[in-house]
Amino acid sequence: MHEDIDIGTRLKKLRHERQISQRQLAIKSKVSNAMISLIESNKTNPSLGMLKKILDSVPISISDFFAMEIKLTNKVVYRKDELTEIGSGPISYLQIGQNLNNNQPQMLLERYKPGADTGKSMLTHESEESGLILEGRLELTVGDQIYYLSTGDAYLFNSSVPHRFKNPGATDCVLVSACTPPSF
Amino acid sequence: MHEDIDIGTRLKKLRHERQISQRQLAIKSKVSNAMISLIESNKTNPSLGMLKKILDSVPISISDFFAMEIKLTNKVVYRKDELTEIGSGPISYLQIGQNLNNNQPQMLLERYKPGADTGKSMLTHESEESGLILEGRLELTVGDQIYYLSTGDAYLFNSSVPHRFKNPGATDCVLVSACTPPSF
DNA sequence: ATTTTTTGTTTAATATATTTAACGTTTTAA
DNA sequence: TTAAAACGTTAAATATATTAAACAAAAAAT
Repeated sequence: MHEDIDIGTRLKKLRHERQISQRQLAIKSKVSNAMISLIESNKTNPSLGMLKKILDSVPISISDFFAMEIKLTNKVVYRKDELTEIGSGPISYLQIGQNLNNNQPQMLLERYKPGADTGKSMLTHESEESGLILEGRLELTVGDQIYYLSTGDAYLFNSSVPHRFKNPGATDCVLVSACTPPSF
Repeated sequence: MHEDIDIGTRLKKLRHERQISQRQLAIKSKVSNAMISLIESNKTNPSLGMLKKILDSVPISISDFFAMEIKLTNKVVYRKDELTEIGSGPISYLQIGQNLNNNQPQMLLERYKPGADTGKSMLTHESEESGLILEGRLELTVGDQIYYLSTGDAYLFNSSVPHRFKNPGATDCVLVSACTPPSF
């Protein structure tokens, strides 16, 4: 049922990244070096105050500490024709990168054909999303509000509020969006 | 120096959102109800194992628990002339939204004049950033690699790796970027 | 109106996190 | 080649988190 977390290797990894010894970290954070050792070998179940004292001295937030992922890919640039096609049809999405982590922004180059929409049922997910209109016009529904955006306009909202996108114009609507964490 | 965190009201807020009592939560998470009470009134400094047991039963991740914020603004659409100007000069940034939280993507419409760069010292911060070139050309340095991007190309990398941007062309370079969490 | 539950809080008992001080190894200096 | 310093680990002392059991107050049930 309840699996306990391996904060030991997390902390050790963080410490190695910053290239400091257990004792140096202990001094900075004003805890005993023994504690650092015990935590890193998962021989104790540290209190939050303890963890916070240590992470504050790094510094790194608790949230970021637990969101920390083991990064592997070293790919940086995605050429025009290397963007990941997610959907085709009336709405097409081109995504920057693949298999995104929760701490990465999901950037999409979106193209809505005239009249295209995301469906009559509203979308809901646990993210924050933002976008900027590059071409055409967009009808954006967030909660019980309907907005009309033109080229250059932008939006930013919490995706847990039901929302919906539509191209109400006669020409294609092109926009760039970012969603954190990725929604699909 | 080291300020301790108020996990008490955090947990109480979470519990009230889910509309369950201390004892119900205690049973679900198999800890004593006294413990829930003590934590919520900040009368104890719980261990991570303890917190994890409780949050697992909700369920919510530790990272999300600490990223949890009190939502206030209801502004959704930012008109073309409402984007927040961050810098002017050789590089100008227009940001979508203001006072961003850590769980929001920081979207920027960036314009580099010919020859403009982010300075000779490399940038480093704890984020993930991504971008798409709209006009012109961009020279991107990440670690010891230099990339040249043209209109339509994109990038995605971890910002803790030293990096640098430059417009090597004779015309303006315009791009849209997203950074999570916001870098400034 | 009076039980009967359910709420959140507190106290004493006990289990365990944390520190201090030592250990053996490896690295750096002389 | 030895001395000195820094590394991570461990044992016993002590400080504190956690529990079980009782508490009073409010809500629900009869």
